[in-house]
Amino acid sequence: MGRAMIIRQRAIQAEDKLERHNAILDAAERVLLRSPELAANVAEVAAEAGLAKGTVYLYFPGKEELLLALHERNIEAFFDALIDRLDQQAPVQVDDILSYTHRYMIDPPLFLPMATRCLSQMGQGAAGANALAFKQRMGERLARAGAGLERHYPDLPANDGVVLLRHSYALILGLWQLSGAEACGPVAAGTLAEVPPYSTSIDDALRALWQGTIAATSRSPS
Amino acid sequence: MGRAMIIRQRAIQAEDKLERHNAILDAAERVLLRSPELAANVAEVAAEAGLAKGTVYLYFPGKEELLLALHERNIEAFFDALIDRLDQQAPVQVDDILSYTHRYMIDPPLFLPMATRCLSQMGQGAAGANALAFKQRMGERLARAGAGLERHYPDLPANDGVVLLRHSYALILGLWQLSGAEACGPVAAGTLAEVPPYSTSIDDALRALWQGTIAATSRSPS
Amino acid sequence: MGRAMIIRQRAIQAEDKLERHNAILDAAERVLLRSPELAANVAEVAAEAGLAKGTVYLYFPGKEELLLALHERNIEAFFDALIDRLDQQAPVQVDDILSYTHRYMIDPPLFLPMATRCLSQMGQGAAGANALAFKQRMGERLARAGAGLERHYPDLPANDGVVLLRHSYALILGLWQLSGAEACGPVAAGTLAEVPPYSTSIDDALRALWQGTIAATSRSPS
Amino acid sequence: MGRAMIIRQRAIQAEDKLERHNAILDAAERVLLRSPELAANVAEVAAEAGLAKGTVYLYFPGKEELLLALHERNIEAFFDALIDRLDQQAPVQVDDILSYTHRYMIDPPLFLPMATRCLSQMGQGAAGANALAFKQRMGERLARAGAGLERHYPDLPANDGVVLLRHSYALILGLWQLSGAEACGPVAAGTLAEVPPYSTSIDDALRALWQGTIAATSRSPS
DNA sequence: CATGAATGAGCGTTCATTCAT
DNA sequence: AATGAATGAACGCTCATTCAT
Repeated sequence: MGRAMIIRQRAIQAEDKLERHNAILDAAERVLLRSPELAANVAEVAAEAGLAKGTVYLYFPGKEELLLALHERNIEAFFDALIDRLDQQAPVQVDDILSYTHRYMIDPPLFLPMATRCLSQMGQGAAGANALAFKQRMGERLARAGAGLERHYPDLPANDGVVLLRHSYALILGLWQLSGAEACGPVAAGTLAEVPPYSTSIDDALRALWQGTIAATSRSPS
Repeated sequence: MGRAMIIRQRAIQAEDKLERHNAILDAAERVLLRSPELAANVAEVAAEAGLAKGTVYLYFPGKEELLLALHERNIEAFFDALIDRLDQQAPVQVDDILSYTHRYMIDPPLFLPMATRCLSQMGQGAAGANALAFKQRMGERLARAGAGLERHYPDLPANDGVVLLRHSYALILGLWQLSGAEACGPVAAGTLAEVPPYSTSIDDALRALWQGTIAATSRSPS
Repeated sequence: MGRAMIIRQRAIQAEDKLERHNAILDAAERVLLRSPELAANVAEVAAEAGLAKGTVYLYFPGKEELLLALHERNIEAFFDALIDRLDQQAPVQVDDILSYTHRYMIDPPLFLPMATRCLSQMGQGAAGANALAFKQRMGERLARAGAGLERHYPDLPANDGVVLLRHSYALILGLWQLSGAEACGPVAAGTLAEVPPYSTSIDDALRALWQGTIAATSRSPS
Repeated sequence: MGRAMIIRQRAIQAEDKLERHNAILDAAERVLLRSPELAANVAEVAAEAGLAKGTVYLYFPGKEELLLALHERNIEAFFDALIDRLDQQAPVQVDDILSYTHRYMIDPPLFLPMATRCLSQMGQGAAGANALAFKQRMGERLARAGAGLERHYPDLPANDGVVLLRHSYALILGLWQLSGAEACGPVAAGTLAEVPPYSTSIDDALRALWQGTIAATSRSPS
């Protein structure tokens, strides 16, 4: 202590490096948020972090990786909270899941846009080694969360916890995109004006998905 | 006949213009399909259509709008088929919907990628007037399809046909993105290797969503 | 005439295009000459030519090709003059060759530096298609000049005209590099101060090379 | 012995410093050789030498100087061998010179490329003090070799030994550049295909140059 | 002496769009 | 209507060098 939050001019200790790593991610987040199209170029991120452009490249192999790391940090936060909750005994209701979803994915303005962006990137065969590792890590978390889910819903066949989470994520993601597009301007009255807002819609949709999934599995064995 | 497929040097008649309009969309589709990253630049599209770059701008306000128009053409095909089917008396099963979904959205290699792309674009407050009109038109079709659905599923409360279709589309879209990213490289065994392929996954997910939606609504009034 | 040297705003005719092509080369030459290290970046060349950066790329595939084209223009001038002279009846003395060499290669401040630069580039397996074509064209001119030389020096065995020219060029090039390095600063008296200036040295060297070559061949048959 | 090849952690003795100096040059050579374009950046050289980047700068003022030092080491080897031979009584034939040339300059893959590179550098008014010293040292060796040559060829006027060596070096250098460029890709048959390979060409050229030089001088006094 | 974190200048290229012809 | 020449903004990345530790 004494320095704590102060990053020395040079990050020599591994601890300081990690701090700087995160400082860059923070800067990227701020820049992204500030930009209307959620765009960020490396120069701006560096400036926001109070660093030179080249320094960013000491901490990230490239721009894409930086963005992916930022997204991963956000995903981690979600999964950590979720897994933590699933590890507890208290029964988990759909609403609990919804709550986490809102807090970590829907309410933060960057989560879903970053998700789409990173997913597109990876879908185009991008950054091999790096993307692989990312997927690996996400896969592990997903598996743990899925297992936790199955513990709370014994009717779910093995592996269906993961599947349900995947489907849920997909639904959230897709619905966000649709909503984003719809929100881009006012639609003449009488057509789609009645579409419920994303926030409500997503809850209904997820409830339906979960109900359909759990009902189906709990009934089929009978 | 006599000219049929021959496009005049100059499109003077409205009919000729439409033909050229479509020829450009066809060209764009071919270019997109040919490119591994589904990228297309205006020059290439123009060349593929046998036109000069500037000419493309006589038919479309810009590149985004061209791409949006292409996507709309694909969406139209889907909706036309779906609405047509819903207008018939024969009962509509979930599998019927799945069938249309596969034929028009999942199997064609351009539909989903274009959807994500256009949606992102619109989500960023793009091309005002044009996007508005697009949404308007899509809204109308969606409303008709939703109404048709409600006709076949009387338990669905008013407006829930549209909602179910939206949710379904979101699910398809989101799942496609997840699948695309997952497919970008082999993941070490034992983690996500068991994830079912997109094609299977999407069917299960949609069935669950539909079942959850319809069961919920049909029960709630009771 | 009437416009002659005036390049319209847009070069539509092939003739105008050629003019602009050359105008860009001229600009590049000026920029190169102005820079102490004979460096030129595309932006500067474009500005000097009164064009936008992108326009340069309408006339040249890239920077390297532009530079190569500039060099080729200079080589052409040399070869055209030389071949023209060799095609005449009047006997060609070594001094005639020296004269051409001075006028086209040694005196112009850009010829030799550009030569080294382009040669290095090509030596590193650069710009395939383009470099090939360049070599092809140079090869043809060289062959014609070599043949002309053999006509004037009947004792030269077939093909030795080309060889002698190659050797001469190499000597000029190498000597220029040595001289350039030596000239980069004053050397303490008493060591190499007595080295004759490039201009003299090159003449002596070439005379020796030619004499050695021609004497050898004219004697060997005897 | 006992430590011999082991370089202390810290080079304190002058002897250790020299060792490290050479170790860096060795590393640079290895890196250069390994790279297809004969490029080397300081970081890589340092790593190859098992040192930190900054340490390299304790032994060399900069990258250029490092490269120059490496080149000088190679030149030294050549001159040492040559001067040693010239100091002996046994008559020196052109072929002897050729032999040294091949062994020290032509066969090693780094000599000529480094020569061009260093010469260009110096030709552009680079690194004053350092380049000066380099030239000084080279001048001395050249003077000694030139004098040795004059001893074996008494007909050579004073100073012409140096001149002949300079010319020879120029010829070798220039021819190597031409050859390098020519080798960068196949030329269509019938044009330059008959160009002899560098190795042969250089021998012929040097013989012609020497013959022309020596014949001229031996005859002129008569 | 040694380290390696930080710096920041430098640059070629693409491509959507415009507009003179 | 059609053309295609011209535009110019936008940007990631490398790497020699410095200097705090």
